[in-house]
Amino acid sequence: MTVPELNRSRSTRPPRPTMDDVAAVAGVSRGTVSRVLNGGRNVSGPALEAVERAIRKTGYVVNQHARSLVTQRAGSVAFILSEPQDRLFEDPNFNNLLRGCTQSLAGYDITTLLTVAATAEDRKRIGRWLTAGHVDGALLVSTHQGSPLLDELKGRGLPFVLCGRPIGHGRDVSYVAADDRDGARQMVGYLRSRGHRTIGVITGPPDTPGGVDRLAGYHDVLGETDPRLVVTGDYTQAAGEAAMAELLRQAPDLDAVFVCSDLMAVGAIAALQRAGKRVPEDIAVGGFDDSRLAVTTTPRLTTIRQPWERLSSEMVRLLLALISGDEHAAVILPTDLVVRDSA
Amino acid sequence: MTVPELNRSRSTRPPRPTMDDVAAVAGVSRGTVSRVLNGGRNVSGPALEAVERAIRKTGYVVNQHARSLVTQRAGSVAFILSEPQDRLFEDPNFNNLLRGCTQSLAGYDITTLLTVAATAEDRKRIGRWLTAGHVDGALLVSTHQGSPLLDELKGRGLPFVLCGRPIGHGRDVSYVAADDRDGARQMVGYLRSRGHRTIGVITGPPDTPGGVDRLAGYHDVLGETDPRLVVTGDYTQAAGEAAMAELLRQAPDLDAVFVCSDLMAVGAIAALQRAGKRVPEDIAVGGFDDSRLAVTTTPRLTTIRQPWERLSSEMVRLLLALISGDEHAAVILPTDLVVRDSA
DNA sequence: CTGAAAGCGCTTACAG
DNA sequence: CTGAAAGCGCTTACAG
Repeated sequence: MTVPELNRSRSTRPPRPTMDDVAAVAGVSRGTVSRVLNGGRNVSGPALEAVERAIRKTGYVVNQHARSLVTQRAGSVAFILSEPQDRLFEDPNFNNLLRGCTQSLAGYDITTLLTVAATAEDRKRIGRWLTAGHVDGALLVSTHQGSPLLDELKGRGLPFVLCGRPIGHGRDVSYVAADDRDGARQMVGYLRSRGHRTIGVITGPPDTPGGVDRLAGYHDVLGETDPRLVVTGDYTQAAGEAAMAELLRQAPDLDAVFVCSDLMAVGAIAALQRAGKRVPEDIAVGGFDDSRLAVTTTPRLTTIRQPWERLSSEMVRLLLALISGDEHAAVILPTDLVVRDSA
Repeated sequence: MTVPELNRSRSTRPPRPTMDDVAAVAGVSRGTVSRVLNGGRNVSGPALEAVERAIRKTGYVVNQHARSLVTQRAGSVAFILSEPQDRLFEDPNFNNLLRGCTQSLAGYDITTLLTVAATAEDRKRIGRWLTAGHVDGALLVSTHQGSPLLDELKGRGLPFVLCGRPIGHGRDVSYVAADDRDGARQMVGYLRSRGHRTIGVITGPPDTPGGVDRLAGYHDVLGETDPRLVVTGDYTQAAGEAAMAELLRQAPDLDAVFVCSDLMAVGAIAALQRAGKRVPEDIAVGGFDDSRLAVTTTPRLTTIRQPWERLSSEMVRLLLALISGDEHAAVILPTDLVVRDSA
């Protein structure tokens, strides 16, 4: 493939003003302009005013490349979604995290760069891009353990923080996660306390922390159960629908089901309605996430709240700590049961 | 607010190898290393091999800041979504565009940086960030005309291309758009050709090109119509549902409706089903977009296909042309009628 | 084909 | 408080 040159030779745009231009207009040295730009310490009142006026007059904006070359900092952080791109749009949890992280980082005047690493080729390009100094660190969001990007990031020595417990990685990886197992215990315990006796579960994939830990919480409460009560989905709405249909076939006497994500619960409710079952009268449904979907279903979802805001702010806090040289750390945040109408 | 320092003083990460390190290992000068990195022109076979070996041995990766400082190019482009963040996730069209643009740019070895400008504060931060040289240009996607970012970008002199005809802007703005008006004509003409006589329309907001032009196409075919046949929505599913309910109230003898986006059509179908109307037997429904939603509804949507791939690639082509100094341009692409089951 | 050198636009000790 | 100077890590004419 021929790659056209991206040259600016024919460009008629005027050259950007530099610090020297500002200094000349203000009648001071470049050093003084720089001091004004970086907080105004050790600058006299008149000088400061002259520089600010000159900046406005010239329309000066700092050249980030020059600055970063000196400071060795980029001033931005990557938010990497290591999933097929559609997931970004289907799963409202990603939205919550992105919003929270962006806001939190903005508080430190750091720009968040969202990157979707869907294919192997994407990952290669992004890996190069990350290492070239564009960002100071990365927030990595992915549901599956096998994210090859994780190993790449490790190899490249760029500080990063995961969302969710990384399966198969040790203490050399920083992460923030909700207490999946305890959340599952709360939900299943609640279902049982409401008198339900035959409680099924629709789990996430076994290579995800949510898939493993929420199922473990289910068994913590119920002990061993009939294997026909357990069906695996992949966190999509379609999977929830299919899994529910299968559960109904395998275990017709079901009176409650714990669905390990709200999105799958939406699908499960659709399957139940199609089968002529009333929720919660015939079958109670419990979700997980407390995403915005939870209040748009009919009936509204009883679910487990993940502390999205705190997950985001802890991810950012941890990342900034890593960047300034701290050791790796893991943060587990508690979850809450939110009772609505579906159970 | 106190902003903690983002320093690396305590960091124990080893310093990255530079070109001088590579040169020393390879036994050549820095210039030769640079030549190898930039295409290998004018480098002897042995030198090239030695440098490549040294790069592998040292794990060298170029410092993009240093490179950009010299070349005055960033090697990345911003994809800016100027909408409340939720829209990014609800509207599959954004997904299509993002995917297309990312792929197209990857072909030029340019990284796409996705940025969501939801609030006024976001726009300020992003404006600064854009101008600081992080990107060579921007692709701006937004439904509403009033995007303040557009004026900011113009003021800052950064090359950018819009998706959709910019209302209220002249020839000083480059954009790529589908032929909304003709698409609407095709759909309404089709509905009429199928024997429908009372055809309603659910439009987009009047400050969007889709809102204006698709309604114009409707009138092109039908001439003046009863104002009760026209209801405005805001492109969300909820709006489609509400608008359909209103249409049914205002015009009970309706036998077809042209809904100006697939997402709104999904809502409209839900409203029709709730009202006990069969689609298409009682009321035919035509959409617009041919997004992935069109094949997930029951019945599947008859709709107008927007050429997402071409829209994306043309946006990229135009942007690269602008960056290399070309004049502004507008590209209008044709749309197609896709007949499925809803009409 | 290759190296020495200038220069991209900043920040930051260092003197004063 | 301020300026002159070194240096961040590259690219690219310019000689040879």
